[in-house]
Amino acid sequence: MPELPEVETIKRGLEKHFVGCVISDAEVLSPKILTGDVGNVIGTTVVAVRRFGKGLVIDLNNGYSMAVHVKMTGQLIFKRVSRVSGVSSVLPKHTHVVFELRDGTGEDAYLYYNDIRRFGWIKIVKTEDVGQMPFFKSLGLEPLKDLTQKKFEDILKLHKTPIKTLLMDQYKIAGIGNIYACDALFQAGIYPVRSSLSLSRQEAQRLFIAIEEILSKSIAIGGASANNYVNALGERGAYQEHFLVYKKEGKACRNCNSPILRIKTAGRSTFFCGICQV
DNA sequence: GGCTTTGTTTTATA
DNA sequence: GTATAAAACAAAGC
Repeated sequence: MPELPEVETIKRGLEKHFVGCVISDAEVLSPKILTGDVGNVIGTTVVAVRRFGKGLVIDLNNGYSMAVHVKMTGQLIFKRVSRVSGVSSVLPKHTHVVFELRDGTGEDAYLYYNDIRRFGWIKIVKTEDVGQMPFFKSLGLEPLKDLTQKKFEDILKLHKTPIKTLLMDQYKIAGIGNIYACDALFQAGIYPVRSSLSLSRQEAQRLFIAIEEILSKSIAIGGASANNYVNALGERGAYQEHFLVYKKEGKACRNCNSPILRIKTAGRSTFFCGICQV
């Protein structure tokens, strides 16, 4: 379930360790996950890592990029290990792509793409074409960059869909998933099923601030590892220890002690306090 | 072995 | 025609 803070954490890890590496070889164990010509990455140097919503773009020095979406259970893991022959013989069960790297330190390294459910993807495309890909093309505003309180209010006014559904709509605002939608609505004291245009200016303001604060806080502590999320070095984050309502069904609300409830909105589990969120 | 998981994509409906 | 809801989809774990 990596959302914006988790993907941002992966991005920062890759910037630190993966950028500058030469990709000396690549082994694709699950062809359905990696599309495009893998030959276009071999021999190139990684020059940049960019994040758009929950998506990552790894730019190479030959005009090509790898666009990556980890969906629910994907992991990108950088590891320095002794060079071994027959890479695939020693890999964990759910590794689907292996990049062999020369990182200039004289040591050898690999970047692994692991994915238990195999919902994620890696697409090798020309850098200039990334913006035309369906996922990246119509992404909404970045909560911590482009989104301002004014723009947020404008978006809310345009739609009557439940506010939680709107927050999770990647084409309106990019990067928020179930965890941060639930927790931000709790912090703002807003009932998740409320129509977005029914929010008062004060409520919209509280929600905007809650989104900014919660996303920033989670990034600062490495994201949420409620499931199998780990960063680019395989380390867990800590935000799961700070969940306000997410996955807290039946637990006492931190404000009023009444039990946290769980309902389904747009087919997704939604956690909230029936007293504090109106 | 059916149910659950969830972000994205596609289809159906109002 | 457009906005929104619902269903489908990917695959594995329990």
